[in-house]
Amino acid sequence: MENRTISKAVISRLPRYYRYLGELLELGVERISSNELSIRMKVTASQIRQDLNNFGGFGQQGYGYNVKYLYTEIGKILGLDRQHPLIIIGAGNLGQAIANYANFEKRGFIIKGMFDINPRLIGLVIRGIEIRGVDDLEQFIQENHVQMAALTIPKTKAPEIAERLVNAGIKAIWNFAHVDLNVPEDVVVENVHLSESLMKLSYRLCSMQDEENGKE
Amino acid sequence: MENRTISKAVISRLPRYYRYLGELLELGVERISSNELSIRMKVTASQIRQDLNNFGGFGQQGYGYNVKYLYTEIGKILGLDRQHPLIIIGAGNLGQAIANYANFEKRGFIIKGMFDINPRLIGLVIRGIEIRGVDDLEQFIQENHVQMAALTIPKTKAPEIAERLVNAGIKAIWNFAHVDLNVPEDVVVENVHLSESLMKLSYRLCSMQDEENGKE
DNA sequence: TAGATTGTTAATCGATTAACAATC
DNA sequence: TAGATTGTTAATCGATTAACAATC
Repeated sequence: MENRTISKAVISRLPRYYRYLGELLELGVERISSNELSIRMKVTASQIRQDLNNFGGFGQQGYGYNVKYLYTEIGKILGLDRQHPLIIIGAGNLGQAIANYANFEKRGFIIKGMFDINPRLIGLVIRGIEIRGVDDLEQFIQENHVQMAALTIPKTKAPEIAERLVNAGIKAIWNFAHVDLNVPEDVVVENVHLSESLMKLSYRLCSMQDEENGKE
Repeated sequence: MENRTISKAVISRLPRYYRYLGELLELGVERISSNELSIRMKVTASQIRQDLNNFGGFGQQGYGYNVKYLYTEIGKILGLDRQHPLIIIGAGNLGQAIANYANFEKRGFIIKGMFDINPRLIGLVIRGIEIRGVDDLEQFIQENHVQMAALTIPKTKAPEIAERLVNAGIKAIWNFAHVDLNVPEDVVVENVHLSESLMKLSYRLCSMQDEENGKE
């Protein structure tokens, strides 16, 4: 029971490894060395080997890594071999975008339900999923053993809904609201703050241009 | 012209400072110390002072930081005092979600046009913005002096469209496609890989639960 | 066996935190 | 002036890269 925690930096690189290995698999590539992969991914081979060895020795000296095996193993590490019943709170464009993205289902993220407060949306059906009112939230979560929720509602409502989700047993929140949620320590939150992402882009654009103009 | 580059870690924290300062401003708070802010934001006061001093001395000993002044200055650093004409390629749910998010306009990101290949979408009007066919892309970019583009199209089409954008003069791409784009070094790309974000959430949920069950 | 490439240790680099003199 | 708090230097911590022995 050695509680070796993996650093956040490593974890955030795993999905990208997974994506590249998936592409190699589709191309029919059987094996790959850390060096080849490092060239494709524009990272160092050292980092790849170091990252993977946090989880075990997936490679073989003189051979490299078996693409299919490594792909599967990283999938397991990421929990993609399990099923994750998911609900979406907020059935606006963003919520619908998520509901319509079929690849999530392929990875085990099964959208069980959608919720909204807007009466005009309630009752609509998106990809076979009926939009419900938020009154039914707690009951639905318990009946369907849902642990994951995507929060695609305005920031004003988000903290209140998040608390209800947590009380109803949700253990993972995918938060798109522009606010930091306070949750108990056994609940995980992954933020997607789009406006912050856009501001970063803006910063980089501006500093690139300032540089070209010889400023600073 | 001392080419002091600011680290990515610092830049990625700036929008969050900006958000908190905006909230304080709305609450009518006039000044704040790095210590108070550090408690609210759950970071160290040292980090706040260190981060801000990359850009200049915005505070005053014995007083702290003037909220309004600091908010404005960080806004300038992020380029939010300028106007950024923006186009959206891909008028599906995700593209529409971005188009409908009014706050972007407040921050200087002006949506000039939307584009799609789907003939059923072309001609539709979203928040006063007409959806155009991608044939008009190059001409539109040049006529409207657009430098920024959000790419909300499937990964298969993304590299090709990205190349067209770059050739037409786009300097910043907000990429939602699940693919890494290759662009010249004077073009900046900010990725929003939603599936990778969801996988990170899944990893953290699983490792939290494994921990509780006494595994590893 | 010889060559290739991993797993892993050691060295380097960068980022965060602590401490405190400067100063409002 | 005394107290508060910054700006900034120094110390620590962690992450990345380099190097190489182990081994397929």
